[in-house]
Amino acid sequence: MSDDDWTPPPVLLAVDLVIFTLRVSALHVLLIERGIEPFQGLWALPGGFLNNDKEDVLSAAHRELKEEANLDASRLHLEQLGAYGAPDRDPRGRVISVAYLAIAPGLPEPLAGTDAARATWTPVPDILDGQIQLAFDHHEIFSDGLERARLKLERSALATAFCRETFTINELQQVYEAVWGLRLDLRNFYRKVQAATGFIVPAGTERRAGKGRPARLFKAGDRTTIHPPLVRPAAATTREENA
Amino acid sequence: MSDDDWTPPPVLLAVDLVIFTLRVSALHVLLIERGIEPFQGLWALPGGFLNNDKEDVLSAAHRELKEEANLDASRLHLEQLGAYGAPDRDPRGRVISVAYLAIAPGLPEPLAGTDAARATWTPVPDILDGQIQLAFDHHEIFSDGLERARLKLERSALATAFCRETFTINELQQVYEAVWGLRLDLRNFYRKVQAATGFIVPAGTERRAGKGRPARLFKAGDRTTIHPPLVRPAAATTREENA
DNA sequence: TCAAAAGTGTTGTAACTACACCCATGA
DNA sequence: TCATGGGTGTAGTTACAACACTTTTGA
Repeated sequence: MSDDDWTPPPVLLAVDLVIFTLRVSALHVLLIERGIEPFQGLWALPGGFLNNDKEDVLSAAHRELKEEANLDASRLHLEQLGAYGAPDRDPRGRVISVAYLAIAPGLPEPLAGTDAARATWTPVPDILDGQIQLAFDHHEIFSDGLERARLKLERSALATAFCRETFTINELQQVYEAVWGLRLDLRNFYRKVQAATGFIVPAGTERRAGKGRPARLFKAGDRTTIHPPLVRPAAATTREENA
Repeated sequence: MSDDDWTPPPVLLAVDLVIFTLRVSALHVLLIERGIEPFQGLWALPGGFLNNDKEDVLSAAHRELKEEANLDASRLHLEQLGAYGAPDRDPRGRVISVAYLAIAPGLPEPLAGTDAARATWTPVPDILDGQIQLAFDHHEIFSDGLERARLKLERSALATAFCRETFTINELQQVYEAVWGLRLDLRNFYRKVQAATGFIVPAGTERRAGKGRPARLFKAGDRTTIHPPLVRPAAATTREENA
């Protein structure tokens, strides 16, 4: 670092969150409707400024997660996406945003009791179609978050973060299908996911869902990386280019 | 974002660079010896503060690249690693650093004419062995940069950024061996690298290097992602755990 | 006993590892 | 003609996609 007498210019630091969840087998992201300028009326990712100059950036992400989505750190994946620092990204001044990717299990009523009443789970395809305009550079942050999630499903146990304590293999497959945006062969999926040692372990019990044979229940294993990886078929990228 | 009357605390924004290159077939990273406190006498990654509040963060990375390593943007890979924002990471105050990963081809005299006379290309194994202490949280940033480079060699054409305009397949293999820290079978490497369409294209000419049959020269192709990927053998992680 | 959902077996193929082998050059 | 580095051929194996098939439940 330079060590002159010259003083570097201060900037404001914000944290933005790309929070994904699965609702009725479809991928959703949490968006907040902006009540004031700039970008009033548009949708934005949840986030906020650093509380004080002693607050850790990761702690600020956890705090916003609690304030805006009523989500606790337990049973939840949180990782940094990167910093977004174009000089004109916020018309109010020089704001650098550190973006985080969060994955939450589907919740019955995700926003009850939250003071962020304007928060809404939004289907990801609606954003990819261009139906929904995002404020600031949040479309870029959202896209980066989606791509990161898609990549990490291949080699990490991230998918279990979308599920509750116990889950069936079919529920896990729905995670992959929703995030990757394509259909998978359930029979091959069964074997691949069980061949990846430490990814999921049997919970011993079963779940009956009305019709058909009951499904075995599993819980997340202790491994965070899985081998062999669940490689995303080439069709995924093709479909992405059409969108 | 919160929109109260309350004003968020300003922070200082720095940029740090993990610059890798290959020198005599070994992976090196650029380090600077700190002349003043804090951490005087220790080694640190090159970097510096934002010049003014209109400077783009990526532009600041390019500027530091020029100032500290005399490297231009052409024929050079530069990507963001992420933000490092622990409250106590810099004893002088609240500094958030945005780290970048840069890959440069091996240069004959990389630092001639630079005002950063204390800059030195340091062998990566020396840092992994713990022989060299880094200032601030720069060891963490360095490790993240190395892991990112190792990962990206598998599925992207990043390796060509270590090479000059034209290169032999053997030179390209030395890149993989140096970054991954292991030996590869040259015969299988030849075919894998040529089977990945668009990764490298023949330059038409040959290079004679004293003894033996002359090697065909190649240049970087137009594809940034390669298929099938060059998967890193499992031995890589095993060896990493020993280090 | 039929529909529906869960789960298993099999076959052909792509891509890999490991290794033997041939080619072109300078000394 | 030999050492040296460049490059190709082949066999056994792993991991996979694409299917047909069996099992267990509720109605």
